Amino acid sequence: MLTLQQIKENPEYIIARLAVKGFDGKEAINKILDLDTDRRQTQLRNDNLAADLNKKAASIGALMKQGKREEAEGAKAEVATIKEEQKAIAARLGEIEAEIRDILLSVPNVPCEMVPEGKTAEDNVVEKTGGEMPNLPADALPHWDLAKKYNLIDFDLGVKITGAGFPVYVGRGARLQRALIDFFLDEAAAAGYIEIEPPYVVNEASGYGTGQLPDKEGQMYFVNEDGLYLIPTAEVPVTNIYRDVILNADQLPIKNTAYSACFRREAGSYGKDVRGLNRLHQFDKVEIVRIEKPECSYAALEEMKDHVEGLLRKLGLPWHILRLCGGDMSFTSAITFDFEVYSAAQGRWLEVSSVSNFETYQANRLKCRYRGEDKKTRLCHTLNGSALALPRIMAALLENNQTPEGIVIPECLRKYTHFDIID
RNA sequence: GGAGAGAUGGCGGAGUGGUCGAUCGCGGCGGUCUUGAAAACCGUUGUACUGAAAGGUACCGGGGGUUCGAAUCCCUCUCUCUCCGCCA
Repeated sequence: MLTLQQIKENPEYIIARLAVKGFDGKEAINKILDLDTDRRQTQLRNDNLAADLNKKAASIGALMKQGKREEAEGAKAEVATIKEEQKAIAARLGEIEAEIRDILLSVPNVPCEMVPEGKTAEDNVVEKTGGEMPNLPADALPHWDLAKKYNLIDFDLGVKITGAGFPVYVGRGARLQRALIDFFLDEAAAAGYIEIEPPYVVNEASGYGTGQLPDKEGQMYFVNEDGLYLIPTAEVPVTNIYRDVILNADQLPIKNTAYSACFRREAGSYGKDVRGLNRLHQFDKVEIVRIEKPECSYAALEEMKDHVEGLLRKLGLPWHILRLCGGDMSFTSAITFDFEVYSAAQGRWLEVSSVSNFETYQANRLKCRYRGEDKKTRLCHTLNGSALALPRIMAALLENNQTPEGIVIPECLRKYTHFDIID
């Protein structure tokens, strides 16, 4: 969430930038400003009364020690009325604070200067393109047919043991998955990211920390018996490592990577979007997470983009980078770049990575801070990106690399798969 | 699953109703000494809100209660640990 300080410093700017996200923040921001004035006054009164009570209590203690019972009793009676007043004001203060917090939670992150205006995915800006478009014959097969033909992925079996959206990878299909995971992790390690193997279920506090809760509750699988959530991405457990933490400036930047299975309910999805590997309830992903000093976060973002681009280049897939417009960005992001690969047999672009800078928005909720040279604590900037999500990479690889002889494995994966071609 | 113990500052660990935001030790920071370091000694050392500042307020797992006054008493929730059982 935004900090009160950010809002107080420049409310007009925030309102103007929120409009880029299609969010009318005028009412909320003004309300927050009003409530804040109210809060300060109320707190002052509360604190003064509390100070008075503390003093009186101390003096009663002193009287008791001196054995001046009667005087003490008199003072007690005096305290009662002040206490009542203080109680009412403290309650009012609590209400105001809760109201401010509720409104703050409802205000999305402010898109940074580089974010283009726009309402839908149509308005995203293609920033960069690379890779060769494959020349497939007319009878090229979509990945779900290829998966069946070469016995790589069994979707029906997944339906049998769990349900739709839970594919079963078999034989060389499973091996290829593992090769991709290894490849991505090794590349991240080479780029200086420390590998983390996180829990796949998290508690409520972690859900709040990264912003899945309270509003995106329905997106996560919930283990009712234990009050735990299945992670929708490794971002959740990994970023929450730094919840309620004050880092030293020399610990920054923090660069973590994690492989995890990801679980998403994806309620309401249907049709061609969910065919085959296009959208799953369980999928594999390697995530990169960074905690940065504010002045370094945009350079870090560029580095992350380059890293993801490098992966796609090595895989030899046609790709492009989209700079998301305000309306297509997530609630918590200050700027997001999506990476898409072209899935040739389906004839469509598939999102395989999303790289974002959250600036202090996430850190504020997480209370992830660092101590600068001046000993003051400041909020960190948090960033994350997929590097990469597997299923759509798998889909594109199968489709784009199909030949009459079989599916050709990209060079960079061969040392992991131990086979060059799936035939 | 059964039984028990516990949750205090970066860590360890005191504190069972009144100058306790909290003894002490370790660690950290600053200094003395030293060519430098170590050792020793001295000082310092949480977070947040509020205030121009001085200061004030809150926080001893969370929430509630008793009391003039709670880290300390009561209720409740959560979590952790130990032993037994089961088990990858």
